[in-house]
Amino acid sequence: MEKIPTIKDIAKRLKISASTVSRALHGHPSIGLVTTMRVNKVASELNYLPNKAAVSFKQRKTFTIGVILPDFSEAFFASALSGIEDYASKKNYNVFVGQSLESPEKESSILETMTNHRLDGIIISLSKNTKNFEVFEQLRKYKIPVVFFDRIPGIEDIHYSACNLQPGMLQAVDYLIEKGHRNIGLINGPTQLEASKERLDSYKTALDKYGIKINDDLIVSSDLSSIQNQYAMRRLLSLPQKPTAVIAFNDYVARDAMAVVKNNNLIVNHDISFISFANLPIWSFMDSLPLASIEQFPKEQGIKAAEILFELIDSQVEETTSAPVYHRALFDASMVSYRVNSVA
Amino acid sequence: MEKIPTIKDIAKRLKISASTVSRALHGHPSIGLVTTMRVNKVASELNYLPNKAAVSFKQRKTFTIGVILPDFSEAFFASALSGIEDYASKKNYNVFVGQSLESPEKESSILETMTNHRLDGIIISLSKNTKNFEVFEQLRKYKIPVVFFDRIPGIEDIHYSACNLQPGMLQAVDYLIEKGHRNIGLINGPTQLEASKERLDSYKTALDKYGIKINDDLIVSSDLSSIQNQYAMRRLLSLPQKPTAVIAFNDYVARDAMAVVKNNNLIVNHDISFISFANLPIWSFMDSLPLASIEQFPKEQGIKAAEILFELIDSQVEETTSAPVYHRALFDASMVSYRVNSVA
DNA sequence: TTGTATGCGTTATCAC
DNA sequence: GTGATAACGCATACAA
Repeated sequence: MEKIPTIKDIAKRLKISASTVSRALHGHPSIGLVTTMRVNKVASELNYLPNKAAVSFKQRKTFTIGVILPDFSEAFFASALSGIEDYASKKNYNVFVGQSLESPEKESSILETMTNHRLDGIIISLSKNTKNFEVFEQLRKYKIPVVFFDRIPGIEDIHYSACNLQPGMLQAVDYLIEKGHRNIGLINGPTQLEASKERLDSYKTALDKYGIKINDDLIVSSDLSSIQNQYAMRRLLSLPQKPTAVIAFNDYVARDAMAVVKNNNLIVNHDISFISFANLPIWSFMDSLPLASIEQFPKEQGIKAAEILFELIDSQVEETTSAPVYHRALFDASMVSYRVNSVA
Repeated sequence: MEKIPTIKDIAKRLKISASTVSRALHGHPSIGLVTTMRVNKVASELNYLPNKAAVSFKQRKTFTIGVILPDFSEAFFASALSGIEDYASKKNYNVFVGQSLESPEKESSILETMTNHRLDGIIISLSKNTKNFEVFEQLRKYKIPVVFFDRIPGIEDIHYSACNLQPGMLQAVDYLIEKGHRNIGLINGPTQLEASKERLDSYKTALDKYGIKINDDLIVSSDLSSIQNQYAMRRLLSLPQKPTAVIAFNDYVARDAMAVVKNNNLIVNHDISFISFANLPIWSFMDSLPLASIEQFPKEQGIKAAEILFELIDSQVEETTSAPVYHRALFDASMVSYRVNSVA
């Protein structure tokens, strides 16, 4: 029965004190070269590994950040997580994760666990239905900085990394107008979602810019379930003034809407053109794509969130009494158009 | 400057001992009901949250598992991670993550960090080039159980959750044979990869079963880069006896190979049919798909890995001296065929 | 039913 | 240069 070695074991073997071992292991200058070398030798002989659980406890610092996302299996969040992990590991930080699966209860329970663990910081993308922000008060008390990512709350005084949809939306409308479209529909997400509000705003602003009057019938929303996505498209098709182009909340919505269009014997991107906010890794040579996507750069956005978080973590030490600065990173979404397919 | 409350603070406020508080907080039966209630009341007044860093340290148990995967942004691994996290959270465990990004060095550094943190268990999908298994010896010494996932080492005495490709491959070849194919190519991954060996084996076994002689020219491999994927396909096209069907290592390979076929003015799934091992979330209505996919069920496979890991963690307490049992979960891959597209 | 004492592994503050 | 000692927050064996 092998015992897990500690600095004490090393100390005993060398008949020196534990503190000397600790210092030697950290290359402390006050320790003699010989001692340092002997300590390191014994350490590797014993396969000594420092107990980070003990260190975290002692230092009140875990060198770990938490990442809470709705669903890791969604391409958008998966990329983000990948970017965040990569950045954190370069900073020699570890990553703790949690999936809210769109449940506010699970979300706050994860937040509490992360607080319990005294993580050094948290990046979170809110669940769709989060309304209660009490938990975040806790975090402030425990001095755990939080950076919101993509799905940000409608609150002032927060740090976030998100995407400014306006530029992409302008490009998209620009593109559609140039192709002669005037009836441009919008299939949006749930109205209470910040992302939906943004899309709607940018849609209105863009149409405004081109002097097109907003037709409320052309704006429909869905809870993002497949059924409602399809129902939303059917409502648009039932209008006396059918849209000739549709901007979809995301690729999943576009997929469902395009399916409806096909089922109605209309031709995608011919009878009705599609542009969507990109979520999926799209194969550039596929035939049934939206005409274009509005790209949001999840990985870059995630990395930016990590950058902000580490800025907060690093600056926290100084503990200035001056007014806090809120970091806000806004990417410009931009449109990427695909090869236009001639569908026979 | 608010101080973070500890059990001592609660104890002081109530003029009782810290141990009483500790026990009350855990609902220990020996503590009187009144005391317990008073303690809980003060705890919530102070917004007390137990310091898990301290608990982990004290209990030598972190209630945290580690998950190491090559790349979170790949759909296959993303699904797996999602499944694992979901399972772990239901067991009230936390999840620590690391991405090897196919670097054996980063992989073993992550493993070391996880050992330092004294995680309760680890699920790992090996990087492509991992050859050194010393780190895993460390883990044994530190009594951290390991479950290999999908990319498993060619070693005995391990626990794993993986996928048995044979059934899916048989179905695929079956399907192709029935459609009249006899020249079936295989674009495989790097030869040293276990996954490649498996695919090759199952390919040979399947052809054997149908009495088709193996033609080594029809078997090419790629390092899974886009360029080599394409190059592999070109080699197949340059054969005097071109294949009429190709089985691809995964969807990415299929994508690149199909692109080559298109560029040569051949028609996908008409001149050359494709079947691939599924990695991507495929839109069921897209036009340029492989004919069929061999499904590997990443989420279910991940959950199975988690199940095994928790079995190990739970049984570890008993610490029997009997011979260890190695848990091996093998899913049967199975073929899913898509709508056959008539490409004009 | 509750309190006291101890220790988990490490680092930091003193001494020498 | 090095050693002794305390402390981090909590849980538990032992006392009372």
